[in-house]
Amino acid sequence: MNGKLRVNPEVREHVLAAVKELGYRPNKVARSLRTQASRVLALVVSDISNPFFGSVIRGVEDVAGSADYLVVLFNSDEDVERERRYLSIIVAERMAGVIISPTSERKTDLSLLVDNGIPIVTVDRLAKTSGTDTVRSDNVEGARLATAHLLDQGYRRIGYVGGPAAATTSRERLVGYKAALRQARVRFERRLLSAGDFKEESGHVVMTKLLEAQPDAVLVANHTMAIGALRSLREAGLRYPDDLGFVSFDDPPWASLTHPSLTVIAQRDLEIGRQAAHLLKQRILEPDRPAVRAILQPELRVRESSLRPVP
Amino acid sequence: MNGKLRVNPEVREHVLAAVKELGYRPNKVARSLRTQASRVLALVVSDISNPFFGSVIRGVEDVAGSADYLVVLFNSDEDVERERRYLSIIVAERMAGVIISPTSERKTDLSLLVDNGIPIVTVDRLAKTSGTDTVRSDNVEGARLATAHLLDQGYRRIGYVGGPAAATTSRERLVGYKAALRQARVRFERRLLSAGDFKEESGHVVMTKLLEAQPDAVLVANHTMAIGALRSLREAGLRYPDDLGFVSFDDPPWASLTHPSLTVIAQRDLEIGRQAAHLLKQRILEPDRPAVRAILQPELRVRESSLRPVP
DNA sequence: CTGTTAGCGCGTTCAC
DNA sequence: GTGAACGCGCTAACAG
Repeated sequence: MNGKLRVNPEVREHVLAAVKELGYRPNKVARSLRTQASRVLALVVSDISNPFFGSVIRGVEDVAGSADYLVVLFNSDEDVERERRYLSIIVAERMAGVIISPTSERKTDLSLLVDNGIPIVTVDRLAKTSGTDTVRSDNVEGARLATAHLLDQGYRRIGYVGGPAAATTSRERLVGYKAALRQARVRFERRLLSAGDFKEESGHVVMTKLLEAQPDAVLVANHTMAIGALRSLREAGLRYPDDLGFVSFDDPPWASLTHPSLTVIAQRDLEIGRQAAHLLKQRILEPDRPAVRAILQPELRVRESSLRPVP
Repeated sequence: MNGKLRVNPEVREHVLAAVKELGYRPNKVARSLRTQASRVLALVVSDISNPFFGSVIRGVEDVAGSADYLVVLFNSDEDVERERRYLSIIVAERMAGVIISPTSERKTDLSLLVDNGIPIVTVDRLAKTSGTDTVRSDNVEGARLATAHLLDQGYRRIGYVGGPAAATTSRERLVGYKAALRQARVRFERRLLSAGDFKEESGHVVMTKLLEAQPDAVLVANHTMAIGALRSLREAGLRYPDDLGFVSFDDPPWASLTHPSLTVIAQRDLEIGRQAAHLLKQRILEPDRPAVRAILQPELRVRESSLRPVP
């Protein structure tokens, strides 16, 4: 049946007929128990409602599916505790491998997986566990591009709405932001810096607070917070780009459809998912291969929200 | 260890210490095989990138998680073949139950699940398999509300961008659309009707085609197609609500943030997910309980895109 | 090339 | 109250 052994054609015929007759379906639970292996990959993302991860998921499913792996999805929701529970489940279910965007570089504990020999690929972010394959964007460059573009437009008091310091993306994007300011010899001001938790509500709270420092532009570190931030601007009666230049990470389909349309840093999300799945497949076959750290270049897409009107 | 049997306290102590010492983790694969049961629920959605399903997922996870069920997610992407493969996997993995938004009322074949005694709840849509629990919106009423609102604003040539006829939501929403026209004694015109496949690209194609019939307003049957439709309007240089009134199903966070903001039919998505998970839990406990068909009322949220300027 | 058998790690049952 | 033996459904290793 599994097409491996050489069998007498007529026997094979007979068996296949019986399979159809009885509606026999192999029990994969039993198979997994016996072979000590499974065709199930876990994909743990930190925010399923962020279209960035939506595309990553699609990329993973594309290549995993065509390699006959089943992808099961977990949504950690930026919650270390939830994430921990999921990792525990993954071990208990003896899944074949894990692709994860770790909630926290320090707190996310992948040692459970490592100890049980489960292959890991991190996406979007790094984890302290060294030696895992990684696929992510060049976040420093992304933030630098965005900030330089705003400076170029003549904005001078550029705010930064970052994510939790525990996520490597937050910190790297902050580095890029600072680098651009330094390059342009614009003074860095601590008051223009703020940190949320990558979720919509915090984008709203943090942006509202940031407005007190009177920025003339803002860079938001992910899409989900950008929505909260836009809500805050609307409540304050501020219009972009007139009152405030606006750039954010991630490029959902509607960003180009609104008036004014949104300038964004687009990541190669689909490709990140694809490469992650490829790396995981390889790592499963060849556990001792040296770790790969892939870095993809993000792209600045200039639209209306960052085009400063000439005074 | 499972806290069932009455054991000598000191023995228990000793065992628990050993568990910690050795880092022992029960093998759920073996447990499933032995007990012929699992704590895994499958959730098969037809479009993971639609924020409507994002909320449904969250609702399911909320109640399933607190009942110690693990939710694994499948994205059928409106593809009957993919869906079929997933259902086959669910049977092979002997999962405890399934929540599904069936791609097609006729073609989606749930009999495989029924034959294997796997409990089913359908969400958002119906399947031909009778006797399953169901949670969905009152689609007829939703479309009727939207259309009546547009008529009320003075729009007369209202187009309808529907989904595939195979999905019950498409057909029900069409019924509501027609009902509103009839109530207002506005003549129904076949040219103003069109059907996509619920995906973004088809929203774009179908809307572009529909414009030839010169509608003065349009109702789009889901969010994903609405994005494609908006892109089409932008390309045609049409503005809403000035040139065209615009209403669509589903209410993602950004609908209220754009200029002009979008009038929508909001479904009680989170609640749909919650109730579905509740019903599935109950059905697992009590397989012969009569089927429940829950219907939740959607809500018209009037914003700028449908407010016809007085001539 | 074919039929038989052991055992994966659990939960359950039956002696003790 | 405790321990040993059995079997869930499958694959791999073996003997015929």
